[in-house]
Amino acid sequence: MSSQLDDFKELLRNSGNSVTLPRLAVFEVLTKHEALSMQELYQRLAGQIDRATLYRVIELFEELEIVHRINLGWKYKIELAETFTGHHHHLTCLGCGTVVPINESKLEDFTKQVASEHNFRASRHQFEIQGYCAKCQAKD
Amino acid sequence: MSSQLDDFKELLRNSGNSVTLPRLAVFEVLTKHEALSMQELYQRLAGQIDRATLYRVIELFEELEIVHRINLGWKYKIELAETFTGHHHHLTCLGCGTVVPINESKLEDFTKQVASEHNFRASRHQFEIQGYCAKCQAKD
DNA sequence: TTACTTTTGCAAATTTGTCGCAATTAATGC
DNA sequence: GCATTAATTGCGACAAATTTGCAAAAGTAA
Repeated sequence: MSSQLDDFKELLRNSGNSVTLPRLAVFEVLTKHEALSMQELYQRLAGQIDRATLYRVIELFEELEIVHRINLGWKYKIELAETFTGHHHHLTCLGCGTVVPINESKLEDFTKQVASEHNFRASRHQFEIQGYCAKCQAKD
Repeated sequence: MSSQLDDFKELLRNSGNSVTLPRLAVFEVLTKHEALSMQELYQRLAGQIDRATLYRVIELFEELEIVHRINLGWKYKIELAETFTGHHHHLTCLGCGTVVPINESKLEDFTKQVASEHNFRASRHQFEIQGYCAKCQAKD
């Protein structure tokens, strides 16, 4: 049986990349959290790796589709990609910041259809709903 | 009959904000373009206003929902909000940055349904497709 | 026009993301 | 294991993007 960690290492090796300490560290932090900003990620790594390295690692992880960026207004956060988490879209609470993953396969077909109507080749899509969770609604 | 410009001025006044030259200038530029980055916006304003002011104006416009940001991977662009343009989503080209608005009412119902399933009160949603436009596909 | 409040421009500080390069670490063949 | 080779890292310097304090200028209301 193969663990997520093994899948990750294999993915690196198969693409001609080394399995290094910084890469393992970043991956480990990501498996423990829903979605993190660069800031948060850097802080969680607590001096284990350099900031420039973090950016380079995330850049590589994106190419290999190990992670994705999700956008929240000005900012973005990093999270593990579908291969590792199995979901795609999000409901985010404007009150407390909670991110709830949602899985909506209907959107896949929808995306393809819209893209082809405009002669685009869609390589990714993003669907985000922002609002207030039950708890935050209760506070009002 | 009220113009977009009048609506805009009223919106500012009703919220206790002044109608100033910089604000008018930014609004005018935005009415003339689909979606602009801060860079582009600043350049279009050609020295009419300071960079810091631009950021402050955009911040205010966002609060008043005069504009919103649309996300393109790492980056974002500014565009007039639904009140002024009619609610829409986007197809963005990862090659050249072109933004094509799409209007998909199906998503409204969809959003409501998903939100209620999770006991969320949805206040806004965002649907973005990223890919390559016909021109950029041809370049490969 | 005056008196009062808000907004702006400027300059400086932060924050965020990049780059080149020498030192270090991982992978490979023995 | 050990040496060789290639990939990766950390560091310091940059560059770009965004924020802040404050005095001067512009907008508002009477």
